[in-house]
Amino acid sequence: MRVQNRPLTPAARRVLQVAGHLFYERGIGCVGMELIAAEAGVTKKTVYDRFGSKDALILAYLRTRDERWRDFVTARLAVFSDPRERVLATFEALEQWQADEPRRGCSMVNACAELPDPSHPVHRAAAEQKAWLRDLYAGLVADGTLADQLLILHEGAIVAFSVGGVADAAAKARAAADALLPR
Amino acid sequence: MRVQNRPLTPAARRVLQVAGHLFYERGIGCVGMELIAAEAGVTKKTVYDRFGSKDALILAYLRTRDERWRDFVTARLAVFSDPRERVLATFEALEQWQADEPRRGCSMVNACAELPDPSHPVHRAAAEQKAWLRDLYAGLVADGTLADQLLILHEGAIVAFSVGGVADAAAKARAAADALLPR
DNA sequence: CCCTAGATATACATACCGGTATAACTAGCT
DNA sequence: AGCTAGTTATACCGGTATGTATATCTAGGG
Repeated sequence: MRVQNRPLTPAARRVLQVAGHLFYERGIGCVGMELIAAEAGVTKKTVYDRFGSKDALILAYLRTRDERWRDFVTARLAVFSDPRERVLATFEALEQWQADEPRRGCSMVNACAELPDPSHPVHRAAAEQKAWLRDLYAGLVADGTLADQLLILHEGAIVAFSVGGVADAAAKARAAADALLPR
Repeated sequence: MRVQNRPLTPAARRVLQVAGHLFYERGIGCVGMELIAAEAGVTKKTVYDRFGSKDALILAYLRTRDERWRDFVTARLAVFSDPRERVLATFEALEQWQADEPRRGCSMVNACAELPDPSHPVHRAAAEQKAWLRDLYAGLVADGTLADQLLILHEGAIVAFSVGGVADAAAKARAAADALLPR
């Protein structure tokens, strides 16, 4: 699997942006390379010259989306210094994130569902994202079990919102976290 | 979309059982009708004569799995009469369920990820399953927000376990539920 | 001036998938 | 005895997917 370190060409940027929308909204399996190329105003050859394979493009999509998400959370956290407020801010960030996105759940969870082979790199990427959030919590609450419980609330809010149709899931998860945190 | 009400023929039962394993472990998109027929010791014609289409077979798979899951939970709940104990028993049931299953998450969530069209019947089936659990909680705790929070913990435990690699996720969700429940 | 990287355009190879068609065999019910 | 439902066996259709091949164009840097 090729890894892209060099800066992306303009065409590659367009491909990645288009793939980001299509993969997330329609699902990885329902979007072909032909469609991505066409929507990006590019030929299939260019897509393969830049990314090498569909798997590599999928991984690039997940990594860029993950980066956007982490930056988003980090920025909303930076406003607070009190650990308790920082924890609660992650749930407010989730609420705001969900308000601007189609109700399609977690891209990492979805990708793992579509590519079930555990040796596929998307599983590593997904585990890393979840570990990042868990470690963020662990740095704020000291108690490891509590950190896991906060992660559970966070992931549960995403599923309850996107599949379960629960209104204000993130806010309710925030309230639950508030009750769990020591005072 | 055809609906099966008549009792299944022996061949149809085998098909459904095989499809259950393959769809869950390898993902719906990665399993073709040809493979299902072969593994069930049946021809493709029989599969289509019994189920009509792949979509209908997917739905039958989800419904039977859902029924198995609800029966499992209901049985573990029946031992207790105290509402608080009954709530906590749902998390113990999840823990036992996960112990006997491959770490592949929720079949409903996975199906929604693989078939993103919201008008596809799997989305209704998934929403119904989550609503069933939420209503179960709502009948035990009276407070609607708390019922939603318990659902969030439940769903979060599944994702944290299967994608996040969190050990004892169900037990930790149970402990969190225990802390949230009024005493 | 020319070489290279990035791009276009188009056709193609290969493989698989969902679904259909046809014909024949078997067991049970009437 | 004969009809029907369920089944086997096999071949096929049309569509689509990933990925490759070939040839051409363009712009920038040495």
